[in-house]
Amino acid sequence: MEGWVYNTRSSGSVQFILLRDGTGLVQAVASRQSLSPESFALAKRLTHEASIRLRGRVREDARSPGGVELEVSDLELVGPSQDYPITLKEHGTAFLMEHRHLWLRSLRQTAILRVRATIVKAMRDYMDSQGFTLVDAPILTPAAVEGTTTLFPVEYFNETAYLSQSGQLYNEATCMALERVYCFGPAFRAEKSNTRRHLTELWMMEPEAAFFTYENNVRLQEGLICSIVEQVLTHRSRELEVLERNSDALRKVTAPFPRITYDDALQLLAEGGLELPWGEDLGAPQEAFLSCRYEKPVFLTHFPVACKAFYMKPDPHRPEVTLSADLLAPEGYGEIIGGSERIDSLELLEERIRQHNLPMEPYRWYLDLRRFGSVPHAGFGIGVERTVTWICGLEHIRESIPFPRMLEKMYP
RNA sequence: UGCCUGGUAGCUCAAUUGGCAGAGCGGCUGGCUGUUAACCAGCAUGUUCGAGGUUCGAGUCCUCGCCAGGCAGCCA
Repeated sequence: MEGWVYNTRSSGSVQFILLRDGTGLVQAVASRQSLSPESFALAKRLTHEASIRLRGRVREDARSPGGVELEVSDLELVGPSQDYPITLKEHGTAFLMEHRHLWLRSLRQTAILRVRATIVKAMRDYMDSQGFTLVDAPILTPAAVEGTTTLFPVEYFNETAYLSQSGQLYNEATCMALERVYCFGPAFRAEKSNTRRHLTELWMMEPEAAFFTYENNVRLQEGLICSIVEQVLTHRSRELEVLERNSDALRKVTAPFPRITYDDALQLLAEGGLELPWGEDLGAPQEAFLSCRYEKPVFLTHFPVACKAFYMKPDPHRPEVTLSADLLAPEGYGEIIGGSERIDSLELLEERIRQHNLPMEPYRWYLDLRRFGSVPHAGFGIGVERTVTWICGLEHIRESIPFPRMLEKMYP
């Protein structure tokens, strides 16, 4: 076996080595009897996170954590490790973040990384199973789509390019080619948000489908979430245990999810003492209130036009609200998905761009999509990190991604 | 960006509220023939975030700054 020393314990002429490798932990036992004097001396000198190669016999032993152990017959030091900074005791967040590159080796962090990988695979598998084609959207984009303050500018030869905030507009183009598409990739937001739910670099999966209505869109979200939760429960129960995640709460996540309209939400909030005037967007306390109210994820639908992006289609029966559906994760985790049916009329889209004081020129290609065989279409974006945070039961989004990028924090 | 809390050994924290800066962990040395974040004995470790001020005396009080954490705002 090859791996790293997670911890050592000794008892005279028996040395216990907790060995960590890419699959987990196992106890190795090095005894004076069965090793050369040099190897035994080495076993006694081993430090936290030294890398070693060892040979031995696997046997059952009830005294070993996990019930199995490796009786070492040969031991070799691959790389030494002096004064490893992270101990098995408590550390503060700032210290751990400063040592994120090493913190990732811990049991808890590796469990999160595995759950994250399973979530990403579940997302892609589900979309593929529903006839969607993965189509990548560009990261470098030409224009400030919705004002420059939330975009990261980058030098692009003699002009300025911006890191993409979302692949959605491009998805609207590709879904007119392949009908059902999704993009999967990073998105960048230069917002000065300093909260436990915001990153400046995040990953999103964004489906977009031609001929999809509001209702199709909601159903797709529901199916996706159920599939993700099911895959994690099936394949990552051990990791959820390491994370001390209450998996009963996850087992309750079954379709259909409750839906509440914006109007109903205001009513519920008022009853809870969190009144909000019609037309105002929900704040963090309001979102948390609604998120805690249900055991399942809950859809918030039909938000006022003023709260939402310019491209969202108004409800034909009530033009002051949109055909939007956002999904709030339960247990206070809040929004993980934002989506809607999109405007398919050229005239209305032009009007909205003007109303939002956006320049028309950068949207020329986007408007073309309404000139050449425009169809009803809908889509959404799901934040990978927010989903991981919820499913793993994390307190802060920073643990949901290997190297989080947050307001003014870029090291390591 | 605002509000709240904090900054003391490598780490996590204490220091009788203004009177000798200390403990656990980690490290090092030694002991222990089955350890379970092992245990036992010993050793080393400080610009108390920075600048200024009050005071006989400041880790402790005051002012400013820096940094961190939490909350909120901002947020397709």
